[in-house]
Amino acid sequence: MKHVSETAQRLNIRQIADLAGVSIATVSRVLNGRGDVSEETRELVSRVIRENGYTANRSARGLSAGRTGLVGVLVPLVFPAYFSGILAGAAEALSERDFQIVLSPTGGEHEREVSIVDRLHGLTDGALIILPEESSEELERLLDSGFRFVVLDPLMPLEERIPSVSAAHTSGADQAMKHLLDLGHRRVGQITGPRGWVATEDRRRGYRAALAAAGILPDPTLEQEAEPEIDPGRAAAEQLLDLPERPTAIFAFNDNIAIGAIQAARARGIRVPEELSIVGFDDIEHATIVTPALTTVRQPLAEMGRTAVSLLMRLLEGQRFETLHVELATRLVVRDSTAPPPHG
Amino acid sequence: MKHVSETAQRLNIRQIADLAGVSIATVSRVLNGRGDVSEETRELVSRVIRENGYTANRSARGLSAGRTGLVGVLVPLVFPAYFSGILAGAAEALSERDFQIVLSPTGGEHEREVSIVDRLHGLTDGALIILPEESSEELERLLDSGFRFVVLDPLMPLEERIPSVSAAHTSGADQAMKHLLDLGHRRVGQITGPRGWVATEDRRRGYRAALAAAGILPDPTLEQEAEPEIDPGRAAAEQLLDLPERPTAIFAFNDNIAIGAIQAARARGIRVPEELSIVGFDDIEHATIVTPALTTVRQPLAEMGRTAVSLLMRLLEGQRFETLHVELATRLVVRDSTAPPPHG
DNA sequence: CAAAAGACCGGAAACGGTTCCGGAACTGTT
DNA sequence: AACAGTTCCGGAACCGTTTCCGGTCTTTTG
Repeated sequence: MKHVSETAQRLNIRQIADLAGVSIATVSRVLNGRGDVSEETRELVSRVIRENGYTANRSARGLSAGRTGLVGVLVPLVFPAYFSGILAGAAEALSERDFQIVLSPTGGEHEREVSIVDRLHGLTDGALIILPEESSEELERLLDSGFRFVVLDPLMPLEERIPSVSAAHTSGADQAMKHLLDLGHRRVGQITGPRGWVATEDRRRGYRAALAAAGILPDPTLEQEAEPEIDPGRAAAEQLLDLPERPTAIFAFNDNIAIGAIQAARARGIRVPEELSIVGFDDIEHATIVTPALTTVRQPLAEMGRTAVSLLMRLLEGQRFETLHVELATRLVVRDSTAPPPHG
Repeated sequence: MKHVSETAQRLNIRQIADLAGVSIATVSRVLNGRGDVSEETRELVSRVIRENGYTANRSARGLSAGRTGLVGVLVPLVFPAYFSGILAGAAEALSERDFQIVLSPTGGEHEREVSIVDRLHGLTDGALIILPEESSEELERLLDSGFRFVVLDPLMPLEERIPSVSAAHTSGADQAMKHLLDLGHRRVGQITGPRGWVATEDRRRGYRAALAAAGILPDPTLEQEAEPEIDPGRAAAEQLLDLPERPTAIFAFNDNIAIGAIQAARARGIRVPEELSIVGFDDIEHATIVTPALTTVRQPLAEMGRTAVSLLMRLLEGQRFETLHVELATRLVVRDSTAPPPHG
């Protein structure tokens, strides 16, 4: 009686070839849908493959063919809340194309001196880099080293050659401000994100442009800066609300900061939106469950993910591009945190 | 003048060996910290490696050594909200051990007939399977095929041999109920999760046990079932609140359902917690920003991730175990959604 | 009908590592 | 001085694919 091996051995292309009575070259051709195989043989081999549940060893394929079917996704270790939206879009687009995702958290304290290249080069075919902390120079070096990638939502201004996908910050901010101004607000405070970020500067530009269009001079005391989290947002909002002549509306850099602002208002007994209107940015899930539900500028997160993937795919195919930068439209979602100003 | 190649060619172990004047076997030994290398040689080779920024091609290593340094993480395509907590813990633990994560969304409609094995076998060394939709039988087959994995938070009861990590559902539910009973509630409704889930049945058990301990007979009309999302939670809560004699408190299967319950109460003008207490489960971020902030049972998500990783690692090392099931303690976090019952 | 073209297939050389095995040089023992 | 035992190192087999190249057999062409 034959002994049954404890763990079924995974079979390889050689065994499939023997089973089908063909060469391994032919099996490989069937596997990859290449030509030079008769219809008859193709079906025979396909059947054997199916019946035995065979799949090619991906390491071997990667070694031999140079492409691994893997795409890296680099993301800050502490996920920004809106990351899951991007990931969902990217994941869907990638799995449609039969790619797998290698998720690589960056910025952890355990992080060795190994760079992106070291971790992903030779493992993945390319990468999506979300909110990179790397400078434009570092990314250029990466590009020059032959690694293909697309940057999503760059923090810093990027050199022309670096492919990137982002949202229309300026126009989003402009829409948000127009909404507030249309409601009749004249003293609108702003809580910006960290200085130097592309998103911060672009949204600030939208804020100023809308004010200017309404003939309102920007008041520097109405601008605060905060890290894009709830607590810093609350602190910044407190500054604005404690002003001798406080604003009737606040445009926040993102939803987290806006939620902090709601908390600050509540702590002072200031009613939102009756006495204070608040607008956020991003439209993360939190925006819908907070009270009052947040009026905010929606970023098309899933679409950003999908777009980045399709850009990357074309890059991998070696296509050259006229434009490497894609900016996706944003749109205002009006909920319950905005209303006309008091006595007005 | 020598032509500079457009994209710097990645160097391989052969070139490093030549540069250092040793054999590739020696370089490999240094790379992997193996013995049989003099301290002198080791330093020399290390220096060359460092100076040239060399890293081993992971496909080649995977092929040759059988281990790839990759761990699959299988997760439902639509992330449950608490997934990011688990992932954060797992990611940290994995990167400490120099493993990379292959994120594989399951259950997408584009999903081919390819199974877990097909996608991950031969690519990763093992996997973390979160909230698997597979039956215990399918997972057993996977186990028998020689694939190593750990299940996190199984939906269905699992066979003994399948390694798993979960939270203490029953005791968490019991704590939540004790809290409500201590506050003086006697009519406590329950919104359970989908029938058949381990978590549903375990938490229901805790609910019943606590009632029994307080000498209260369970009232079937006070039990509703709902999918673990906000909208179904609201619908289920409406049923309970429209009862002729409505409950003074609701124990919800998870935070999403609890948030739905808050919304249902608000829509009816029922004040939380003055007229209705609500307790959730999970302690996701939403619980802290909703109004009122949710009293809930915290699952140690990051720790579950870390624990699963360390279990998997020991599995990969071929260790045998006395116990393959780990249950992590949960604990009640009291916030603002619970209070003594009215007229009480 | 001979020659050219085309369809189909197999052998074998990569790809870049890891590891077994054997050999050289050195050390210590009798 | 001969020998055994260590330490250190290099050659080469091997992992499982893809793909180039060339060969056979059939079909088309002049």
